[in-house]
Amino acid sequence: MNHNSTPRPATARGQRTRQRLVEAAEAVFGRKGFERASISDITQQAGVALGTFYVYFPDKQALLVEVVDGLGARLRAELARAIAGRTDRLEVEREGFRAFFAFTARHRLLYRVVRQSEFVDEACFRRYYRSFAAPYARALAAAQRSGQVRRLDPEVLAYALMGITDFLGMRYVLWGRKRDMAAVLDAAVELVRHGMAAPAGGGRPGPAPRRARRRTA
Amino acid sequence: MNHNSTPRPATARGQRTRQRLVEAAEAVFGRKGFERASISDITQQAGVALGTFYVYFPDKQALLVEVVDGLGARLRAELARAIAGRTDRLEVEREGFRAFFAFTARHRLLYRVVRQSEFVDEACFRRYYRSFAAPYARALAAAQRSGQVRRLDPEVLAYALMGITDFLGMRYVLWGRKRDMAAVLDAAVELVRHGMAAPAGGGRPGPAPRRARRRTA
DNA sequence: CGTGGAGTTGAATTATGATTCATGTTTCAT
DNA sequence: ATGAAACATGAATCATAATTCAACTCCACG
Repeated sequence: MNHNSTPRPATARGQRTRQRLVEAAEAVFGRKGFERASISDITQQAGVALGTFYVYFPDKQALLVEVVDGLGARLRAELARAIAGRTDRLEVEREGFRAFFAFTARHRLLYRVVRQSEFVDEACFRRYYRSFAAPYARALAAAQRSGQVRRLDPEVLAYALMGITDFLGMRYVLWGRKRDMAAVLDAAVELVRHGMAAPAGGGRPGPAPRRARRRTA
Repeated sequence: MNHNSTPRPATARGQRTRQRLVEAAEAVFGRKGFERASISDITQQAGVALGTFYVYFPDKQALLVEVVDGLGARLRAELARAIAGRTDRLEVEREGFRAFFAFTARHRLLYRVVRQSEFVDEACFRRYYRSFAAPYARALAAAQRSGQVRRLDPEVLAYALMGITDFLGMRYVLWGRKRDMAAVLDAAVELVRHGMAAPAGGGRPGPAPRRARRRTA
């Protein structure tokens, strides 16, 4: 599970300093990007001396990996909390989407930091997505067995759903202020539930796209 | 449309050299990543001297922007060709997906290069996706007016569909050798068409996920 | 064939930032 | 209390690579 080489700090002080560095890195990597963020930027942000960095990490790369793994773990925990107790799979999807958008809004840097990892440590980057996809696919397979979900390859379904949330989060949480997320959420859920083929029966001018009602993510 | 400052070369020789640099950059950025690719790497790959670079580009960034814009233009052209003449919107989606996967397979660097741009010139990065989303949304809106497509916000729909293809391309074209793309394509199209809710009627054990038949993208 | 503008060259300059390390300071088990 | 281990420091070292530029080559045109 541990992907860097330096041992954990032995004292409470060490723990604290190390933690500061991780948090500083999250901010600095998010703001300036991995390559443009200097170790010195990070130590300054953390309020420690330059040399201190090398007490805890062998290099910048190890720190990025730690940050990405950490973000993944936090997001997974938040998603788990959001869907806890629900049994209706489409409700789970909705709440999962909502929680993801909320997390993204709270950690705008998430995307940038995770995406950076692709060019720094591709294994870490893939691990990040796999760590979501694997349990996601298992849950979808279970929902298929219980007859709630159409029988499509669960892994394909998982990546497709992750793609939807990733892109909608990027467009509407990161980029756009304009639109309210509730409307986006509704549209995404409807697409995921029924697909984009027009409903049978009625042909031409249907009602305008439905507007939001729920609270914002 | 032109996002760099240096003027176009005046002679055929200049055109050729410039083009070599662009092609070299595509390969080198894809292989090493933007930041780790040195100008010298690029000029070597192009078979020209270091100083020549600055005749055609003010800096590395301008070259990346050119490469990304170029990739976008080529992919758009390829997609347009793939769907030309079709009127059934869901056939268009299928052929669009297929063409995207094929392009990705042929230019494995696409993802890496485009994603790099997020940290180098965010405007370029957004422009890339918008340049697909805008016409996509317009086409979807038209298909809604003609009663082929469910009335969901067209832009949301466009980004959701792009997210699906992006993630499936990443997972199954870039990462996985295992699975054949035809099966992935079928599953994606079925999801997009009907959604993931289990079909009405039948309850529990449906048939296993359908296998592929079509040619690989 | 000679001239000028376009193109090419690569050594030299310069800036940046990663990494080391010898020297202090703090912590904590005994 | 106390000494060794852990931690913190930042100036100095070292490597890399962006950018400049003065000299050179190419070639279309007269």
